[in-house]
Amino acid sequence: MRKTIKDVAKASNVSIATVSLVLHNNERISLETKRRVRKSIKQLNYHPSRSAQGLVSRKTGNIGFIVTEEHFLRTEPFYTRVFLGSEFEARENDYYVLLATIKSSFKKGDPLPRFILEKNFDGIVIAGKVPEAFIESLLKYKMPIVFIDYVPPFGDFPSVLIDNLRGGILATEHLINKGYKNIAFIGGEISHPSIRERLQGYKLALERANIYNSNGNGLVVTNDEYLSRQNGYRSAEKLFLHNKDVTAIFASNNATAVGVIQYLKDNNFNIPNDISLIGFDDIEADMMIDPPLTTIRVPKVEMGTEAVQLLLNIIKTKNYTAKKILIPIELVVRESIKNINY
Amino acid sequence: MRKTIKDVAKASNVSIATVSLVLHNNERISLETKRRVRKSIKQLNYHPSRSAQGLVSRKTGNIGFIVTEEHFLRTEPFYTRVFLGSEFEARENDYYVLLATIKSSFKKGDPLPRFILEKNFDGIVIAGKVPEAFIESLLKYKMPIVFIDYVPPFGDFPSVLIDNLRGGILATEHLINKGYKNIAFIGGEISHPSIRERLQGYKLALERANIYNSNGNGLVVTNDEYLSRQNGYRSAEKLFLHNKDVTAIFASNNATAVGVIQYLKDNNFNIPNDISLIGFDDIEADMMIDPPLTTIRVPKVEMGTEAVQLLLNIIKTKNYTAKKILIPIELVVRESIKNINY
DNA sequence: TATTTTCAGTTAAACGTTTAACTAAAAAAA
DNA sequence: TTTTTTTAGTTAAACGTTTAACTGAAAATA
Repeated sequence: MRKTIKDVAKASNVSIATVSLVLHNNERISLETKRRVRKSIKQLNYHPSRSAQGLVSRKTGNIGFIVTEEHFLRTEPFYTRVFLGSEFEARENDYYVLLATIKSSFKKGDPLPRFILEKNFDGIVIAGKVPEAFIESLLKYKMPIVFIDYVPPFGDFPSVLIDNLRGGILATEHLINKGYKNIAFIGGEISHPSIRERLQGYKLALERANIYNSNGNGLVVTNDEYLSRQNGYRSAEKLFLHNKDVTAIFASNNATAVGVIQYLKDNNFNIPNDISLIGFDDIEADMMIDPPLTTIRVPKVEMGTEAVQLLLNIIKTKNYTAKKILIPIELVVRESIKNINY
Repeated sequence: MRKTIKDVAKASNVSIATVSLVLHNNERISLETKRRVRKSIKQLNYHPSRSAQGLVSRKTGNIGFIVTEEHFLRTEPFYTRVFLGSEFEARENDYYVLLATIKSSFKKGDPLPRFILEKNFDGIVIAGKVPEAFIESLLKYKMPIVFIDYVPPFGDFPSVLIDNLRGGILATEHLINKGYKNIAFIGGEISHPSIRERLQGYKLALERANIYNSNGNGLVVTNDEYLSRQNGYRSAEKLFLHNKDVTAIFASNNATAVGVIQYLKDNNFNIPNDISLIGFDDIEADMMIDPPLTTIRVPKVEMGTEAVQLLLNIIKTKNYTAKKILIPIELVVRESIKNINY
């Protein structure tokens, strides 16, 4: 039979209310009693029933984690890492995470994940781009929502974002410092705000360094048609068609970078001797990537934990202001860039 | 304010017990009343409180899904697909899925996932190989467990498995049918039972076809040292060191196959003109795979749904017999094999 | 000293369901 | 007709917590 608060109360000679108060570390209970009760809790291996707690406190102890099926199944485990961070942080705070995927084709009227319909959650984390129709259906539930790596085009929500602008600057400046001027930008899905911000950073860094070749001469190639790797390959193709003098490339994410590398290899360019390359994301070390890629690291797990912290804070304080957290990125130097100064 | 069973009862002029009985489709309630109550439920958008249900019925409505961190983060979204299937099937049956990852370094005494400690689940699905110490810690909770793609070395549990033997036979026979005799087997982690079974199938098929070169002449290369892709590369290296006359390769999973392809390309073998290749798994169509790989498809999503069905069945019937389900595999013909008959 | 305040708890109601036991009315059997 | 059975519900207890309101004793204040 399951141990209940009554068993603990009996074992420590107090009322069940006292046990409950000890559980919540209420200051009205003396240290001595707390010690005694806690000892019984340990001895009996007692854990409060979520159902009973939920019933009376009107909190479920669940937070929802939502991501599109496509993102969840991506070969680079980006959002899975984010999830891992969230799950960890939730666990630390006695919460469960209910993971639900939605289709990126979600439209108005489509069924929402169960736990939402049943209002069986205290807050939601949404990772990555999701359909607007989904967010709209969600809003009527009036629950705290925190976005990760995405800002919906309407409304104003708390969110955890990558400092993409800073990343774009960092990557580009690194190439400039290594002596490059003819730096190309190859972007994946330019429709994603993150990629746009990285491009912004790229432009800004060039401007700051008084390098004015970034516009109008085809050094910036973006493409929405293909999936990331293929995109990199095709974009590189397009780039070199008209630009024989490119010496360095900033690929706006690493899946794209892999495509670029493939193109360069197929066309007998050596990295970094002929072309230097910097990526963005720091996805799994991949045997296929040769040479090891210099890149901007995005701390994925941390994004997940930050989002949950933010969410739990909103739940606790009921302060719904749309706080935004910019996660700092970091340059990781490997071997895909050659110093050509002097 | 949240809608409760009382609101529904009032709206349909019955007692709350009646509403509850309607909810469970009890035959004691007339069709007429059922209709009326259901209408009110719809109108009020009523959903029963999980907490209240859980409290009285001693069921949580949760099932746990456990996978090692390493498997969860693998670049091939194998177990994530399995999870998707489980989540879908659970949702269909009004269950939530609590996903928890554990370290593959889990040892006795390490903390278990929260929902287990708190007994907040009705059953557990374990996907992929997990540490034995973990299973042992789990056993004292005496909850239904279903394994996917893994059988622990002790005990006897219900499980959903890939028909690896059949798959190994199918793959090898396909190569034989296309005219090959010098067929090599390149296996990933031979320590995994699945790989061993595929190897068994390979040997069996060769025997059946009266091809007796499979033993002792280095056509079977297995290796546990590296990760899958690298493994494929190194194994191919090893294979061709002593076997110049290999004409076809059966790679025991597709990540390994990718490594093999890389080796073949680096050494100017053409696929399928010089070497034919068959894989196993049918992971994500990958632009990097050229030519498109003929392979054995493993229905991953289906494995997830089957496991949940099996689990829910055990929960409902309380029949704990260790039923095992072998998921049929399927040959997917693409372009990595050339017919060399006549 | 008498009164008030603080301390360290306890009592009891409430949360929203399920379900065994009960019941009143209608139908079937005697 | 009376008695029994069936139908279609209702009543009320129970599940395991939280927490506002209460209490009795000890400490502080007047």
